[in-house]
Amino acid sequence: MGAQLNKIFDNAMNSSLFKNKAVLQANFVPESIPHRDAQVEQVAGILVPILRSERPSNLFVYGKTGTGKTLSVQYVRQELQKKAVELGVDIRIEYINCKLKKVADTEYRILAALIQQMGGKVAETGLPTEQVYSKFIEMIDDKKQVVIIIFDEIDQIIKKISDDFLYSLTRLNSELSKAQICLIGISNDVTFLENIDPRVRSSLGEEEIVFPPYNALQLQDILNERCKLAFKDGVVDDGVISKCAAFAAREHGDARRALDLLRIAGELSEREGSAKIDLKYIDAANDKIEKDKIFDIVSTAPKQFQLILYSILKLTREKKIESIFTGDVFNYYQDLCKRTHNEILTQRRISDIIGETDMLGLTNANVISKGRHGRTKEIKLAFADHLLDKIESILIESLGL
DNA sequence: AGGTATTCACATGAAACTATTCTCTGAGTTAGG
DNA sequence: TAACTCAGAGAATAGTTTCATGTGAATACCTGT
Repeated sequence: MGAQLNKIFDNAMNSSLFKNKAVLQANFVPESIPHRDAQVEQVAGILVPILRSERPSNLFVYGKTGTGKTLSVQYVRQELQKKAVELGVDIRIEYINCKLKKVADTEYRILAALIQQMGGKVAETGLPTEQVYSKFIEMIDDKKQVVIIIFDEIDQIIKKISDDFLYSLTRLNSELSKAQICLIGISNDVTFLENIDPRVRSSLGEEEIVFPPYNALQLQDILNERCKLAFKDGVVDDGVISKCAAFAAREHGDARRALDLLRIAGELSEREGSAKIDLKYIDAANDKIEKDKIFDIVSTAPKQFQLILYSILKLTREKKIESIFTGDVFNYYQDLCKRTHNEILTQRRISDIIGETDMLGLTNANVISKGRHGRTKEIKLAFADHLLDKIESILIESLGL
């Protein structure tokens, strides 16, 4: 009996296609970054003065998601730190991801996170902003040093807070007597710089580096490299890699997406006991990614949001009539709320929520004018038909209908 | 027929309000010396 | 006496309401032929 079980376990172990799955996960930092030599060099070139304890120029990095921005910057950071230890120079490079909600979506949460990372005592906040600032200054300014702060997804804080925050940071240098700080902003919104205070723009954008999207061939290289580490030999065909690359290239050359595809295709193959990764699993993986994304959004959305989405969904199904307008949704929604004893929000808010569904890609809502019959949004569901049932049941369950 | 004015049904903005969540403070409590 | 807990206070946030203003084009209304 025990032997038999063991056999099963052994089989399970052996049938694994993976050598090291972590290689395909998002936070893996490889030893080399293919096709990003130029960018890495630029970044390094700009930051290198820190090794002489001089303040590097502020740097602004942008490019679409999955173009290796974060990776390259992190890589340079690591190398700089190694080198600094070697040379006995004291440097500090802090990294903050502004996208992680818990970490930072407030001026002082960011500062608090920074302070904490630098070994300061935990969130110190009485009269918020002011005090945290002085605490922060105090911490940095205790000795002569250059501190580099990396803000990943920096556009997020600007959206959440205002650009005052960045302005105060850039101005902070004048308040520091011994230390100096240098800011690095990473953003995937290229238009982001255009919408911020010119003063901030000029100081943050002292240097700029653009990360272009990878093309399909480059993606293949990247995938190939990771495959060697991630999978056992002979598991992955060339065809598989080029297909993953092609899929991701279509999505603005997103390497992260390509790696996800590969990993999930691997997992699917493995689950089905296949000895190789078959092309068909890539399509399945692609579906799965899309699906998971949508399901996740839908199931974690706030109640009112779900109510609206449910209303749109129901209207789409019941009415075979061409298009749905804001007013229709609002009416259905009101009934729905009455039936289910939910609070009814104003039309103003509903309008905004519909806008949100559009932003998240769940619907397409376009403002159209029906002439004499007013202006409104024309709303259509944006996901594939075969997901409708599943989404409906998610909503029904989550709303307790 | 061709031009102009209206008008609808919301969109879009700004400001104010509300409930809830954080964090800190300081009083009161507890335990150890 | 130091450490610890816990209620209350002040501030921040997210979500929403209220008030105000904007808007594209189908239609109603002219106008002169």
